[in-house]
Amino acid sequence: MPELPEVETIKNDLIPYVVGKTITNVTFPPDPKIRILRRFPSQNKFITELQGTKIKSLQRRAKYLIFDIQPSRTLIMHLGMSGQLLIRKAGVPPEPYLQAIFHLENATEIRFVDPRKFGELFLKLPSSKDFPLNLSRLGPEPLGESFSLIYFTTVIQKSRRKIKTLLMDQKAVAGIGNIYSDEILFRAKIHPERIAFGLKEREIELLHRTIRKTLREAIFNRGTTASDGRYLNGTGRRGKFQTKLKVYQRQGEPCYRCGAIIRRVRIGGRSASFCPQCQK
DNA sequence: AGTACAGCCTGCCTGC
DNA sequence: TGCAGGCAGGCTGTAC
Repeated sequence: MPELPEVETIKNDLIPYVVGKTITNVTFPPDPKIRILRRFPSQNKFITELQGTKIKSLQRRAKYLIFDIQPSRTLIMHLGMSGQLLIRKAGVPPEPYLQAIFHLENATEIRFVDPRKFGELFLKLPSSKDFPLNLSRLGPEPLGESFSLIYFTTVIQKSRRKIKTLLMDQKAVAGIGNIYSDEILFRAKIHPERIAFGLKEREIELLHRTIRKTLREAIFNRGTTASDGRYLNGTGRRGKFQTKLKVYQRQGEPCYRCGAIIRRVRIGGRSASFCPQCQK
């Protein structure tokens, strides 16, 4: 499940291969039910609007990848739960679940692979009205300056939701999903079902610091490839942060810190793993 | 307005 | 053995 650290890693891997390159063509498999484009008028228009354009820059915002295209277009990708972006030379046999290929100059391809089809592609044109994606609604980047302790304290103190749910709310703070919310809360020793506004100031301060520290460490380790093996970075390799996971997918196993059995509950329709002894 | 939740999707695992 | 059912969780839309 690509979250902020995984998308950041993919972005960094892709940049040397794609920035400054011309998109010569875009192709899709002959599947009429392709969903990644369901928000765009037509597949053909998507293709013709990109042919011959150039990728000026590649950025990440939350879990989105944003390709700034010349002339005046923005190509936005979301990998959903199971999406991968792989750099391949033309002629390499297609991967299973290949959903789209962006052909670049020099016989290089960006391949969008996605078994579960939660991934999406967006193309913003100068004429786009009512664009279905509003990135400005996203909350601050947790590693950016706007994610201040004052901001975070304000958000927490006015929310009656469980803290795990709040951490995963992209409007509160952008880029955190199920894996990192579990890991952050364990590291901050906070129970995932605590109501946000009940957190003490020192807990909020610790949580704020732990969010940044955990995400930085995960980026340094090039993301988490969980047991499903689905996340691969832009060069097709696995991440390393899975070896540092303390609670995610460890239910029934002993806590590394205190030996208590890691528990799992459902919070907001999602599984949450935590140590019932360490996390209060 | 803030919050909760169903639904989309499909490979994999469990239990009968 | 085979199959049904549950689970995984990104996000949006809808309802309370």
